[in-house]
Amino acid sequence: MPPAITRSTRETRLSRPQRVAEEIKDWVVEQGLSAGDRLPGEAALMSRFGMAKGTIREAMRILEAQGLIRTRTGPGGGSFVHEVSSKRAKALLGNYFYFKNLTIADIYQLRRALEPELAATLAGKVDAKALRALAGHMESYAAPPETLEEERLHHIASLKFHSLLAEQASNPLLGFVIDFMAELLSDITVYRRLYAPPNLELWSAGRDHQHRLLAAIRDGDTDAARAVMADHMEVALSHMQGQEAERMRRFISE
Amino acid sequence: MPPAITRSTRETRLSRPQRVAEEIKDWVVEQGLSAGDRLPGEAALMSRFGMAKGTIREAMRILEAQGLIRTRTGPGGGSFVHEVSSKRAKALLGNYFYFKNLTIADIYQLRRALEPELAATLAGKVDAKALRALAGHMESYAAPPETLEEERLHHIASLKFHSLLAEQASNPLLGFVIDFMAELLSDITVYRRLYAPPNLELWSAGRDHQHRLLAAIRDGDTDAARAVMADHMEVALSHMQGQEAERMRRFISE
DNA sequence: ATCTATTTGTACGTATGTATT
DNA sequence: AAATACATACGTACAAATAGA
Repeated sequence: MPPAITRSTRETRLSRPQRVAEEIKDWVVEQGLSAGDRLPGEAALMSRFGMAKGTIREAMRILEAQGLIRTRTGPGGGSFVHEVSSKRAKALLGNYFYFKNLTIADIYQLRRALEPELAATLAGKVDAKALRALAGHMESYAAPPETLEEERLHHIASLKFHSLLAEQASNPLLGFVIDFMAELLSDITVYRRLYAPPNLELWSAGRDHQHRLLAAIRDGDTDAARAVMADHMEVALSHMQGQEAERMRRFISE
Repeated sequence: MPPAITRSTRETRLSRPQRVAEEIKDWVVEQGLSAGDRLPGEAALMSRFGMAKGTIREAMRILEAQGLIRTRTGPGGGSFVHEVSSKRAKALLGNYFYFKNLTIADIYQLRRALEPELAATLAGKVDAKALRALAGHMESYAAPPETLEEERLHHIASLKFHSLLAEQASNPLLGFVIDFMAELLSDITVYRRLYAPPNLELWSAGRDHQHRLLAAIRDGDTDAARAVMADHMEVALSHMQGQEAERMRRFISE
């Protein structure tokens, strides 16, 4: 059975380029095209829809903005179905939350629930190569932070650790949400002064957690992985909780 | 302090309309414009960027596709900053997962972790009017399902119940994720045959859960709300688990 | 390395549509 | 009802990029 398509009661209030974009989308699904497949060229679309070049091009820009196609010039060029990248999806979703005034506490409410779950499902499922990469990444913040700037860099790297873990998730939804949150927090750290002054105790507790986490994952110890990550979240939360209700605004696109 | 902007190493490989779109975005942030504020008209942008109408229009279509602006014709018309709607955000994110072959189990892994959390934070925080609306919504599936079709409708309505709950969340991130998942599941139910044959036991268990949940929320009983929702997730999961590893594909936009 | 063919990208002038006053 | 102010759409001409001979 061909994939599902949903269209919210095909509103007639759409502009022409928007309608064209929708129709092309439908067509792609009907044809069962997938990533890499080629779409008709501008000329073909112009005659198929009976519309001028500019109109067709606006439609293509819509699809491109959604990350659904890529376009190349030259012979053999044209527009191609493109798998929406996680980067693009995160950017688009970030625009939504730009208007939402998320707080640190909001993000941590989900992290506390999801990160331990991820850790548990990862136990025994991460290959040696990825484990080495994770351990290698930890090297970048192996030395205790001495300055505010170092603390900031460590914090970002530590969040990156979670993104790398998320990449290993076999559940794409879980991986995406966790990765997205890590980026949100990373943005805060970059654009606001949302990292505490160097605190050796927290730093060593955090590293200890990550070490134990990798060990538990390597050994396939589901319960330990979950527990360590749960502890880690509590520490991280208390780390940030000084900044109560700090708000974030984010406005990106790819 | 003005909001944060991120741009991934401003790639020079962007086409003109894309660059224009990015610059307009930056400009909006710099100016501190917010929803409803007006952008310069086409003519003004043409002269500011030294580009032709078509190029500017393609840029606007990009911003529009991302849900960041709305455009109206007529006098006093033009383009206006627009808060990205949750509907649009869900559609854009849905496109990402279209390529990801999510399974029911993937979605339930997050639901089991997040729905009880939502229930807990809602306890005592939902006003009487919203509670009445939720109870009213439950009426739409008060009668036991007798046919496959009724079972399907009930299932969708039951998922809608969770979306309505999610709307009440004070945590926008939690609310969004839960709502998004409810829609994903609803799509499956609509486009595939992913609902079990009528099962009175499950139906009454589900309704019982939802009733007790509303009561716990009304009474501000955090623990009970969490526990009931946790039970409810287990039942719902077992309800769907017959359809092991069923995959979903979704491809929508607004 | 150069040319050539193909296909998208940009520019501009004009005409039409639409909503406000 | 008419005038106005704006976006929308069209058609054409030319520029730029890329692959292949």
